[in-house]
Amino acid sequence: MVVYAGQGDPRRSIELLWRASVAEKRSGPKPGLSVDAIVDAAIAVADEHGMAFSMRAVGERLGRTAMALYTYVPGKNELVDLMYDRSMAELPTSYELDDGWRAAVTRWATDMWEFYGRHPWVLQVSQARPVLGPHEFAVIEALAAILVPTGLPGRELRGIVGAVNYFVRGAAQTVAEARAAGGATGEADEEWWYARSAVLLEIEPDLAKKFPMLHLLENDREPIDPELPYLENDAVENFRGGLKVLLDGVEGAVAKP
Amino acid sequence: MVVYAGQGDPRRSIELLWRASVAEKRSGPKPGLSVDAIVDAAIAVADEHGMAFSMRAVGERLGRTAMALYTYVPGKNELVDLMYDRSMAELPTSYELDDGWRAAVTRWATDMWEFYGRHPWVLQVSQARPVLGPHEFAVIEALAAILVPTGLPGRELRGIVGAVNYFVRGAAQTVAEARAAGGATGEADEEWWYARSAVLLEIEPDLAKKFPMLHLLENDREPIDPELPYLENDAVENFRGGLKVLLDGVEGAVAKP
DNA sequence: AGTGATTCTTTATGCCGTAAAGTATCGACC
DNA sequence: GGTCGATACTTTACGGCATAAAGAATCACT
Repeated sequence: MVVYAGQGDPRRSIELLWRASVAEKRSGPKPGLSVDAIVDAAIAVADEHGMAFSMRAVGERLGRTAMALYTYVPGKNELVDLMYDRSMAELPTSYELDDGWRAAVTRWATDMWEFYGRHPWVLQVSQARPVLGPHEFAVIEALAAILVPTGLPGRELRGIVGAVNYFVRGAAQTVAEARAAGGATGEADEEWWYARSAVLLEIEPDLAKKFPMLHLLENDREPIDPELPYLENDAVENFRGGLKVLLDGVEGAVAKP
Repeated sequence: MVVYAGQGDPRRSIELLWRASVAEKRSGPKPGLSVDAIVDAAIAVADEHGMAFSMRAVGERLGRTAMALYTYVPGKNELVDLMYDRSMAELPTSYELDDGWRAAVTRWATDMWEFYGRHPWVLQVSQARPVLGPHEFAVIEALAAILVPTGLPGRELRGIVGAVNYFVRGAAQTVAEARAAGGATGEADEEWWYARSAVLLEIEPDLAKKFPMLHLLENDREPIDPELPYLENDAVENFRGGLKVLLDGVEGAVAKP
C-alpha cells in the first residue's frame, strides 16, 4: 500500500511532526510509551517487514496492544508521516563545497541512495504532498544549499532539484524492490531471474529478434562485482552512469549563461 | 499497497502475459468471462479508485463474485502484472527520428507522462523485477531504438535509459499522487496546501530563516497556468525543466567521444 | 443416462485498521 | 482521605480484504 501522507487533522499532524505538543501533565496513570518510542519501534518493524507492517506488530514490539498506540498517534497514516520524517534525521544537513557543487551533489545523492537502502519503505510514502516535517525540509535544504551558489535562477533550480530527487528515488526503488521481492519469496535474485527468463525464452524463443534494440542494450557489460547480486549490480551501474549524465546536464546549465 | 510483481508460479504468469495458453476446449459450462475482460475491468476500476481496488470490485463490475476471477487468474498479484502490461499497449512502439533523437526522446517522455496521468496506479507496480510482458518490452524497446543510433556504448545507454525512465516516473508520481490524495480526501490541492502551510507557519513562524535556501528556491516562479492546480503546475514546470537538463547531459555524452 | 471436467457461488478463515466500551491508575479538590 | 474526573491501556467488535474449501450448476462425452 502506498500511503498517502498528510491526511487527517492538519494541526494535529504538524504539531506531532514538529514536536510542538505542550506537555502539560494533568492526572491519570503515567504514560508508559511516547511518540518517539512508537515511531522508533515502527521504523524498526518497517525496516524488517516492509511498509506492510501492522499496528498490531508495532504494539507487540512495545509490549502493548495495537490500540494502545492510538493514545499517542491519531492513526496509521500519521504514524507513517512521523516515521518518514524521523528516519530522515539520520541524513546530513549540509555538505562541504570545497570540491565544488558536483562533488557535493554526488555525495548527497549517494547518501540518499544508501538511506533508501536502509529504509526501503520510505520509497513508498507519497512524495506529492510533502509531509512537511523538519527533517524532510532539512534534506532538501541541504541539496538546495549546494545548488543555489551556482547562481542559477530558482526556476531552473527547481527542475534540477526535482530531477536529482526523482532520479535517486527511482534508482533506489529498483534495488530496494528487488531486495524486498527476493525477501518476500525467499528467492535470491539470480534464481528468480533465471526461472523467469528460462520460461520466457521457452515460450518466446525469438525474443532477441522481436526486441533487437533491447538486445543491443545488453552488450558491453561491465565486469560484475561478484559480491553483489545480479540485479543490484545492474542498479548500481545505472545509478552511477545516470547520475553522471544528469550532472553533465547541470554543468552545461551552470556554464552557459 | 505496492504490489511486488512477478510472484507465484513463473510459468503460469508468463504464459498469461504472452497469451500462450492453449485453448483446448473440453467440457463444462461455457466460460462467461475471459482474462482480457477481467484485465480490462480491473484497469477500469483501478483508473477510478486507484491501486487499492479489490477483487470484489472487479468481480462486481463483471456481474460476478470475486472468486469467479480465480478461475482465470491465479491471484491479485498476477492480475496486477497483466493490468500493468496490458495498459502499456496503448503506448507507441516506435518514434520517428527525422528531428533527431532529442525530439524523439522528448516525445517518448511526454507520452509516458501522459500515460501515467491516465493510469496512475501503474506507478505503484514495482519496477525492480520487470513484469517481463510484451508491451513493457515494447515501450523500452521504443526508447532504446531512439538512443542506440546515437552510437553510445551499451553501458552508457543503460544508465541513460534508466535515468530517463526514473525521471519520468518520479515526475509523474508527483502529480499522480497529488491528484489521488486530493481525490481521497475530497480536498482540492490548494485547500490542502493552504490549511497545512497556515498551521505550519503558525507553529514555526521563522521557517524561512531556518531553511533559507529552500526559501530562495521558491523565487522566480513562472506565471501559473490558471487552468491547473498549484501543485500540478509546479510538477509540469519541473518535468519540462528537469527533462531539458537531463537531455543536455545526454547531448554532452553523444557529442564528446 | 451417466460421468467427469469446468464455471461460478457460498461459506469460512485469518488478516487488517480502528470504533466503542470497559478497567485500572493517577492528580486534584473537598 | 475519600471522591471525582482525566488519562493509559485492554477487550471486544465491526467491516473489509485476499483467498482456501466445498458445493451447485452446466456442458461434452461415452
